[in-house]
Amino acid sequence: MKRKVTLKQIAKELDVSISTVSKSLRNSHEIGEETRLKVQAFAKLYHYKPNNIALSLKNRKTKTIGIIIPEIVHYFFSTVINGIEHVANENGYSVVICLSDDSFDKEVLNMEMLANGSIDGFIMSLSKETQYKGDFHHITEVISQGMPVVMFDRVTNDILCDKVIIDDQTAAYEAVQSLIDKGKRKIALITTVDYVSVGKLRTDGYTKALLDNDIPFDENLIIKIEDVDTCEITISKLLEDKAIDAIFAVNELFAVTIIKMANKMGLQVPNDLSVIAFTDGIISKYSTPTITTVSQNGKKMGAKAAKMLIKRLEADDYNEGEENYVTEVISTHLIERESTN
Amino acid sequence: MKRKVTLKQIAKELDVSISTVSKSLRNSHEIGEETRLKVQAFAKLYHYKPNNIALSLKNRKTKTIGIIIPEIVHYFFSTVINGIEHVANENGYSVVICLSDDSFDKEVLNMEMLANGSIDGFIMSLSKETQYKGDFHHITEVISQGMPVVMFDRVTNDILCDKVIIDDQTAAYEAVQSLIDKGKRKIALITTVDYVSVGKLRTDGYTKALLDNDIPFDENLIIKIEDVDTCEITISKLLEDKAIDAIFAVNELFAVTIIKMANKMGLQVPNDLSVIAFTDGIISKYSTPTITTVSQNGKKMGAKAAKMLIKRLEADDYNEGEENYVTEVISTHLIERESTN
DNA sequence: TACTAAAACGATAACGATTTCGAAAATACG
DNA sequence: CGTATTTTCGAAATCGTTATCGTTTTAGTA
Repeated sequence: MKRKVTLKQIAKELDVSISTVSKSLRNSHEIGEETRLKVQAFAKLYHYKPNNIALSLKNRKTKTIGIIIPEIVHYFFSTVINGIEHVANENGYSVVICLSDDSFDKEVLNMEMLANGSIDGFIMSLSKETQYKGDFHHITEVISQGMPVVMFDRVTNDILCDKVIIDDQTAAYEAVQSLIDKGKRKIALITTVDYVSVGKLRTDGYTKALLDNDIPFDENLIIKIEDVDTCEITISKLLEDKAIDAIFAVNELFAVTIIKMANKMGLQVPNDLSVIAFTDGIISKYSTPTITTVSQNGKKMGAKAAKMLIKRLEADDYNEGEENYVTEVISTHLIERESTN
Repeated sequence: MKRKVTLKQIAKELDVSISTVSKSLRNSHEIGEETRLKVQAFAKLYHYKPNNIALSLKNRKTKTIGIIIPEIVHYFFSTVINGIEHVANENGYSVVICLSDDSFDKEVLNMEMLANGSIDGFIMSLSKETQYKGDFHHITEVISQGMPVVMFDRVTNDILCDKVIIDDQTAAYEAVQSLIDKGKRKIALITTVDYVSVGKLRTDGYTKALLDNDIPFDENLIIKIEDVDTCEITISKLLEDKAIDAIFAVNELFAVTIIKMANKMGLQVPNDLSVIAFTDGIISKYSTPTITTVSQNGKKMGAKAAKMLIKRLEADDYNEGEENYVTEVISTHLIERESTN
């Protein structure tokens, strides 16, 4: 068990000073060729690699990005992480991940933990509870200390920082419009509770599409679901209205449940009922029938967020305080599959 | 933009020494009550939090765990991370994640990057390419430097370290046995290429179950698939053999594809064909019909791995070198759903 | 020869914290 | 009042690096 070799040990072994070793390894012209090569050979032999922690302390930057997300067992979030990780690595950064479990307290705790020097900047998506409470002091505090934050997907207007979102409202609008174009007139909406920002925006898009097409807005056609696991009854109750010819769901778990319930009630998708969903997952592609979706491209979102953060991190070195925050909108597109016709 | 406050600044402001501040904040009895309270009040006012990097350097431990996995957009791996993260957090550790993208080079690069002081220990699952090449020098090197490694799921016998696995062979055996118990006689196997360790073990379990039940082993019933996206033809070719009454798939993507192909060919699951699968995912639960699976419980696996690693990390302080590596086997269980009868 | 200019290397401070040890002040005690 | 004993605090080392600035040695020049 040989511990990692340090500059000091190399210096001692070769009977030179620590500075000489350091400079040799960085190929400084200050050091004569002979000693330089000798040191480099020795270092290579013993697999010397500079200690990252010491470098971080010295440079006051860690070259790591902190990610805080509500949960990771979630296709969308893992694709986002994937996108972040790749861009980060390309630029010499690593990522550390913390999960808030959709809990405000854990989100705060994790941020405080990482903010104490462990990372250079944050990429985050708000927990449900944080959105519900509307308490963002932990984020403003971090920002005021000069640590850049990029928010994605679940964002808030109450915080000034870089953001990456999809245009939920427009995307929802277009999805509903596509249903209308196919001749559907009675379109239901299955969505989440209002305080989840994306849920609200998608609802707005749905409403707007109806209005623009002079389709009467019927409140009874909007179902707000709190918990996925207990939504079956609610949905089947909705499906008793046989006049409904299409359903727009804000995520794919809702969609797949709708299809399952419809099947049980003798309705056939897409002939009796068209289903279209926002997707943050993989299920739509493999379900029977496959589901028409508005795709979110989490990887692109993560990549964009990482680029924005890194850009700001590198810029920070030169000009501080010049804050012109931008909000990037990632485009979505409709993937037509078997659940609509 | 107020930068983070340090001990030095507090010391200067209060006109005491750095040591006094440090001791006061750690509630040392060496410091008089008056100054102690004064310092504490000041520190609280300015939200002082010790710098993690400095602590890591001083203590020669970072309180973070490095995770290296092939990919993250994968239900199984994200559940494992979930399990790791929770146990880690409970014990005051954070996690940093690197993805190998199933590439040997990236795996090596990431390990070297993290091994230079950034983390205290590794939890990892081998990339396909690494398993294929059988080159583990990067791992032995890390271990020989005294950094503990826990491997999970995709492991190798060539490395001595703690491991967490499921008993793939037994689990596969039991799954196939359950099919036989239901009267199935001609059971096909859809698996991966051999160098993926789990694929091989599951194949062995399948074979053993057949032998133990005096069912003739037919090589033509075993299909090895390299790439999920191009497996449809291979599978439908297999299904032309109408005598096949059950299929055992080593993952759920294969299973859902089988069902889809079967449907297309007029076969009904489970009446004409039973399907059972190992699951590392969420699809089985939402597919129609829902799929009977051998569940892997990634969260439990991750939690176990994290516990093992942390135990070794904390033990390392006292007794070095006492290496009695263990391999934990996580139990699996069969979840009966609609795809078998 | 004497002085200057490179060339080669080393000592030291710094990053932000903890901790050991020693010093000063305050108190106790004979 | 002088000595012993606490109490209270500060200096300095340390973790592993890098960077600034000297210092020494060598070579070059007048």
